[in-house]
Amino acid sequence: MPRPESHAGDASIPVRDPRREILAAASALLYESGSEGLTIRRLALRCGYTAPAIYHIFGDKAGLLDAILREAIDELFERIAKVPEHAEPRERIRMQFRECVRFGREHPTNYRLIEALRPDQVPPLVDVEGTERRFTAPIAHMVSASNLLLDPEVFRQALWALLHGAISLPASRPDVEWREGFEEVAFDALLAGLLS
Amino acid sequence: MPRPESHAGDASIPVRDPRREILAAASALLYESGSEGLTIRRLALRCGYTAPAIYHIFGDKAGLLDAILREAIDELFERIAKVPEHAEPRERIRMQFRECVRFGREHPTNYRLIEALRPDQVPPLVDVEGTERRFTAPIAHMVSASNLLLDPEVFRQALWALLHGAISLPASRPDVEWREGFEEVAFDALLAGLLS
DNA sequence: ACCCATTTCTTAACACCGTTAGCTGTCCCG
DNA sequence: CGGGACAGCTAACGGTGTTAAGAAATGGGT
Repeated sequence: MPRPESHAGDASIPVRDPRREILAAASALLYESGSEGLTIRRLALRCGYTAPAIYHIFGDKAGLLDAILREAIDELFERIAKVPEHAEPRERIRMQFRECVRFGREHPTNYRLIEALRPDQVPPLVDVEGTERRFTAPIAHMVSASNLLLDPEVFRQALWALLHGAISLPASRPDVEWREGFEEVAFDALLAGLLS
Repeated sequence: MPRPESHAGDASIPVRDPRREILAAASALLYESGSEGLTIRRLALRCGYTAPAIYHIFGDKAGLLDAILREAIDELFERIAKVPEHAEPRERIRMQFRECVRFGREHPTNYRLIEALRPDQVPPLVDVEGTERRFTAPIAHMVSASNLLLDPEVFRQALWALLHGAISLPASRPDVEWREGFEEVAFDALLAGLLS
């Protein structure tokens, strides 16, 4: 019922999709003035609606952020899905890592948004099945192929922590001169160290 | 009359140090109800002063957080200073890493506070000279001893990213079951990988 | 002892925030 | 034509950081 736009052949009128308009304005606002700049009232002013209209659609500010983050995460997963499946596990993981870092660097605000949320408000963004197939499985594969007594979950958490740090630390400390590609060096070293 | 017995003869009586009282109340509040719970008015109510009094002392909310973080950082540096100087560089770095992680786990709120700040408000907390002596120098020592063409700064940033991730990721995602000691495994692996 | 200047703290207000109640219009369906 | 569902608005509430302006205490200097 809340989606009446698909009822007829609409050729003449573009049916003003408020949800999309608001999300677009929110992203623009977020990009321009950071997460502090995204306020319901400013957003309302920007997109031509009023605050209660936004509440009518997203229910909550958390709901709005949730929607924004979902869009971003979808884009990230699309990119990750594009890395070729047939490479050897180690190379695949490396390319996925690289894609994640690149994404985080391009959208630092979105990334910081997650930190800004209260822990209990973090939406369950993770496409569980996709994560399983694209990350956990290759890791398990590498671990079992290396004949080591290493818990694959520890392996995953180690990579995750490095990934998170490599994205969020430069994002929150732009005053430091971060060496170009330091995260690749770190990734390779961590991987090599874990598998040795 | 909120100050009835101020000039009574006892010169040895500790003359109500408001700055310290406020900071103590702020830490308590922060510990009890997280960074969202720390609001100027609540803090004022808690410590018996009023909001403008706090402003008079700390100038700003950022100034207040700055003071809190400085206290925490001081404690951390005290702990780091306690790790013995005479061990070999690798072991020393490992123990310092461990101390940092332990500290971050004990004070997750303080750590998240840094993330919550706007990047341009991050205070220059780092005791430059101490950091130089305790972190950069051992790293440079290890790198040069290993005959590798590795930029010590890249080395440092790699460790820093892992450290940051190992602290802040579990802090912002308590829903995940983090493996006990995964960060030590990651640290050893990263170090081994970098030096090989 | 007095008086004045400085410091310290309070009351009152401002602008903004997220959020909600209550109303108005507009459209579809009977 | 009428009625209900719904999108959207105006107005307001409580809470936030912050500041202006004044009162109370304090500390010299004469």
